[in-house]
Amino acid sequence: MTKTAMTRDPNCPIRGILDRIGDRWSLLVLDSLVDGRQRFTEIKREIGDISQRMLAQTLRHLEQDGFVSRTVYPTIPPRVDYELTPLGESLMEPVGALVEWAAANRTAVRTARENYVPPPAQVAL
Amino acid sequence: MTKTAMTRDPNCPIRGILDRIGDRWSLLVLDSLVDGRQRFTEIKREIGDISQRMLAQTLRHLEQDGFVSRTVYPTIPPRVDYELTPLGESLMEPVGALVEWAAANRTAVRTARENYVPPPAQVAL
DNA sequence: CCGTATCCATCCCGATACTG
DNA sequence: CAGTATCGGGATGGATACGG
Repeated sequence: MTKTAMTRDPNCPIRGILDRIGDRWSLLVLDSLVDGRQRFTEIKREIGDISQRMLAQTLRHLEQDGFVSRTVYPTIPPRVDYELTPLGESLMEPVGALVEWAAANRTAVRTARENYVPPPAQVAL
Repeated sequence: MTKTAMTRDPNCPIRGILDRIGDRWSLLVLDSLVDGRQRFTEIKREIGDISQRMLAQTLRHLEQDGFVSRTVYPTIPPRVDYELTPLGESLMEPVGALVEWAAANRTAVRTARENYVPPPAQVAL
């Protein structure tokens, strides 16, 4: 491959997108929506170790970016469904490729980490 | 696409990889190496707003994961070259696809962000 | 030139408590 | 059920100074 479209500009819109999905929970939440719409508690149960606070916050961000849509049913008790938008679905293609790469190469990375020896502070001349 | 290989396990090796490249600088550093080997100062100048401290730390992590190799020339002044390994080059394929997605869809995301209205705290029944 | 060490501000995120 | 409000510890990262 060749040089990507990233720039040094801290306001680079591409970095703005990668920063969002690069946080602790976004990919997990998106992944749990790949098989179809889910309600708040279902997502939370599936991920397991996410707090209510972070799930709500993550969903707001994904909604704001246009990756997820939110549907409220005014019932008692309330019910809220979340679902990937077409934009979100299209995002999951390259994301899926990256995750598959990580799965396929996890052994190589683990081996590299185990065998790594930090460089000496300075080179003897 | 279908469900990815991510798990809820916080020690999931796939998340271990994504967490690393999802930090503030790793992708930028990798990107500056796709065109060939570079020395420390060249990378720093190309990225611009990265501190010496964070560049050194990021390079250590990428080295530890096996994505980047480090070559020291025992000269005065010292010279250190960094280069993508085959593993690092292969990583840049899915990463590049993701970056290209971000570039192609940046307008859609920006529009979504601008038009977003946060949901009301509660639904009136 | 290529780092490391230290200090410090900030942000992220978990825990907890509370509400419609 | 589906959130919001608040607090606090830990991680992240910038600035600076220093060293081989």
